[in-house]
Amino acid sequence: MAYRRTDSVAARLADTRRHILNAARELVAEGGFAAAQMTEVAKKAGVATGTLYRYFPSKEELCRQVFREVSAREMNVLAGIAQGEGSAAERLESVLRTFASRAVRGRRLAFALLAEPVDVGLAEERARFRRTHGEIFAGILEDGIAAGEFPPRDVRVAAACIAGAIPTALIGPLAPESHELDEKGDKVVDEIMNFCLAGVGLLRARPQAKAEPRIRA
Amino acid sequence: MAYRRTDSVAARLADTRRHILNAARELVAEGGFAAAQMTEVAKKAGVATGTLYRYFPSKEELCRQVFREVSAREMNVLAGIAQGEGSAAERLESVLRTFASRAVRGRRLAFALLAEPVDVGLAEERARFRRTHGEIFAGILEDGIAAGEFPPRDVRVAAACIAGAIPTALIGPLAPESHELDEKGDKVVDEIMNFCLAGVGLLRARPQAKAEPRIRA
DNA sequence: CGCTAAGCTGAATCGTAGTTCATTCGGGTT
DNA sequence: AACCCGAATGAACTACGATTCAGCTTAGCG
Repeated sequence: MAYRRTDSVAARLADTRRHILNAARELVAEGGFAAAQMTEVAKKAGVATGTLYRYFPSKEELCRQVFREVSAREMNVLAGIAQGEGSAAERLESVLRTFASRAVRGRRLAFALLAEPVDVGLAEERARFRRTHGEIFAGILEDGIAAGEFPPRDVRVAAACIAGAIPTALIGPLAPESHELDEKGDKVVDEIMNFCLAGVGLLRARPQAKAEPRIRA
Repeated sequence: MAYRRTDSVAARLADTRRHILNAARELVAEGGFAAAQMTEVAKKAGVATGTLYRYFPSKEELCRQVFREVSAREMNVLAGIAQGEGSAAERLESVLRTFASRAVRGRRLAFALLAEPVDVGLAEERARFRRTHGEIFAGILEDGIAAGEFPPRDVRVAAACIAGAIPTALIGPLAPESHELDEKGDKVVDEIMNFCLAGVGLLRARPQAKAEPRIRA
């Protein structure tokens, strides 16, 4: 009988694959995608360089995979809120605050996802990430317009504006060296929300909502 | 007597420098910074590769110089409007429209300045560019707040939001392949302005201002 | 227990631009 | 005219990290 891939081997393979992805993710979280060199990833994962190529066809694919995993986590959190309960205005507010405050916490990783100089392959992945953000925002805006909570407008453009405004406003402070957000983080997040909510025609009654952002895994 | 650099030689040197910068700028305008390879620049400028290094210490410096020249032109246009006459609201509106519509026209170059994947050196230059944008917006916002035209707020954050919202909203459409803006350009620009102006608490009476953007230089 | 296929290793290789430098060129000086 | 010096040349060099692959180890099978 021919050679057969037993369960235990399959499990080990899957395990190694995870190790590799985890190692890469950790390197990215520490030093951005620039730090995710194949040799380093291999070292951190405890395998040889060549082994990486038994699991991923190229560095680009490996990095894309890491990007997707990390960004998917973020988007799921936001999508969960977007599809949750509450008025469109409440959900929008929650999504914005969550987006921004998670970025502030996971500083380095957020910087890698949103602003670090990367090559074209990852830039493509990043564009997809932004587009998905936009879709989440756009969905809420549509709800809000349908419900008469916001004035009608082109939700695609407004959503893209939000998707651009938040990272950019955070970036200076988001840059790995900066510690500005350690103190002023909440204030900045609040100002960004003021801008974005006003941008879609929603004026917050209280200039600063005290509610903690809802953060889930 | 020692060798002396005559005027005619100095003129020729300056001329070559310009040729090089122009060649590089043209390549960037055609194919982004990715197309600005030293060999290509030299070919286009009509000099040898080595000659480039008599005028610029490295590719990075050459590219930075190009970036600065191109972006300086844009910023001067905006700064001119910002320091011109009119209420803060009028100037803000004019600056935003000018920024966006110039980007739409100079599609490829705008993409190179704002969104093309570039290496760290140019990313730094780009950050400076964005910061300067922010300062221009912030100046107008401060005027407007002082004059009671807009509600008070943290102008730095609002300015950064604007500086991020405009490019991001244009980017999908700004990507070199996309021709979406050929038709919908004005509409998109208008929607972006709605968002940004509302974001700083300024609601436009007429949803679509018909005035042509002031474009100089 | 051999025997084979699958998986792993990591030093060597490769590819790609950016950069250098020995040489040639041409205007400036005596 | 003879000589000098800075400018220009472009083929060769280099740096750098991704990728490969010949040899080695381990797991399945009779």
